[in-house]
Amino acid sequence: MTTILVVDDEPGVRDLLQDAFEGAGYVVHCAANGAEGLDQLRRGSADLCVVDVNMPTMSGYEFLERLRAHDATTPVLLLTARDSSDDVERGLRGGADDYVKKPFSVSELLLRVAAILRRTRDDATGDRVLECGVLVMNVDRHLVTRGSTPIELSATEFRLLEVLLEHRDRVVSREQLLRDVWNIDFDSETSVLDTYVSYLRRKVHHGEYSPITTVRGVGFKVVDPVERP
Amino acid sequence: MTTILVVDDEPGVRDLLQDAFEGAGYVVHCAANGAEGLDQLRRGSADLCVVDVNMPTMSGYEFLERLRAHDATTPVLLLTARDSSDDVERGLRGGADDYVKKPFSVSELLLRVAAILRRTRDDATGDRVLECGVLVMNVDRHLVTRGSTPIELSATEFRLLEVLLEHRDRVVSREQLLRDVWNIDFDSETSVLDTYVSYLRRKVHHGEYSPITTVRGVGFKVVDPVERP
DNA sequence: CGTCCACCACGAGAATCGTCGTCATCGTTG
DNA sequence: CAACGATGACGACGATTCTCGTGGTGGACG
Repeated sequence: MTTILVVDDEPGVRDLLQDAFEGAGYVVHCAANGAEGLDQLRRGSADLCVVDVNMPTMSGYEFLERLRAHDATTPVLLLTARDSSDDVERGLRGGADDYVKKPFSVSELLLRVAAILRRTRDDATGDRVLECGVLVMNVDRHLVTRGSTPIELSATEFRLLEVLLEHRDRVVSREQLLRDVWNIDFDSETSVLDTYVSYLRRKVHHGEYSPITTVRGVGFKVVDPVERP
Repeated sequence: MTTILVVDDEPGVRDLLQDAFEGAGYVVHCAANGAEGLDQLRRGSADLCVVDVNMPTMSGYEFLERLRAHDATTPVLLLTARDSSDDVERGLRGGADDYVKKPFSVSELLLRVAAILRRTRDDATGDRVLECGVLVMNVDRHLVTRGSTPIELSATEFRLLEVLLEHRDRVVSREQLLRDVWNIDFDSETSVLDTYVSYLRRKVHHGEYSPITTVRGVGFKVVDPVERP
């Protein structure tokens, strides 16, 4: 279970963030100031810290400095003031992983949090990686795995999966897939797309995991069945 | 910097709201009555107004009327009494964007404020999203939900709903719908539009929520019904 | 009242999709 | 060289869903 530590002196913001993160399935711990936050981290680690920059007794920077003194890896997302590019620069230089400027939308924050968590699992090598739940595609290495199972794909199958995963959760029209994978720009009656979607499904789908979804009359999309909103 | 104007005669509520909004990173201006609120808006616009309905010298409705006389776009969230469906109806008809019933929780208010502000901006994910009350259409993901209930639509139903939602609260003529959804540019006697409106109503309408409205002799529109389900 | 317009049940035909069998081409191996 | 396996793509076929025209009915309106 992914744990998020929220460090902010404003109770309203803390409550707002706690509601939002718990709604998204994370375990949330709150701290009203930096010292309390560091204390909680000593008692038990977090997968991500969301930290307000502007706090009265210990600023977000100071928190970050002290954390980085003995922990180089726990990701930190800073909440900064709107017109503070100085804040941003200082924070990123100090080892923050991302920032969101106030006022923020909850959905943006959740997406950035999810992106950070995903990135910290894959960023070690710098490879281009596309994912959908347990399906992982390392584009640079031309490797596809579902969980720990490697999946062998032909070149065309690989290209098709890549386009679908680049648009993960979104519908890709038949026209776009024919254009991007087969370089077919004209109205075509070909059934090759259906054939290759069928090949991909045969190799990728397994048990309950069936992410390649048809939108009838429109196109196809990949969606993690577990995460479906 | 997002600015919120709070208009309420009670100092305690004003202070509470000011604290909460400032805690969430907004700039807050307060007015003790409608006249002062309008005066402040003349001096400098706000991104959102939070207005109490029950004020002694100028009610929230009157404030809204006067605002709407020269400003059709600034979002207004009304604070209403608990058992006042008349308040709600009158307010929404007068051009309010949302309402919260007293007593309210701060976190709910912040979420509604964030939702209104998000609606008036580009969505953080870049997804194209259209809404009408509890009906949400993510065009990129080809997802439609009413509250938390997913609604399955065929390709043609989806296109029809999309056109209607693009013109939310406004009448779309039959001619335009036939053109935009079915690519019919000529005078046609077809009844396919009526058939599809019927399909959409069957899937979208639920209990009191029936947003798809006929304008006899003209066309159709989607409007958030007054009563929330 | 009559007329017009909207609504919707129903059914037929068309469209769409998924899979399979097949063939052509290419690269590798013995 | 021939044989073999992998790959790419076409088209047939069956299952399912969608689309839309028809016709009956009810409501709105003058």
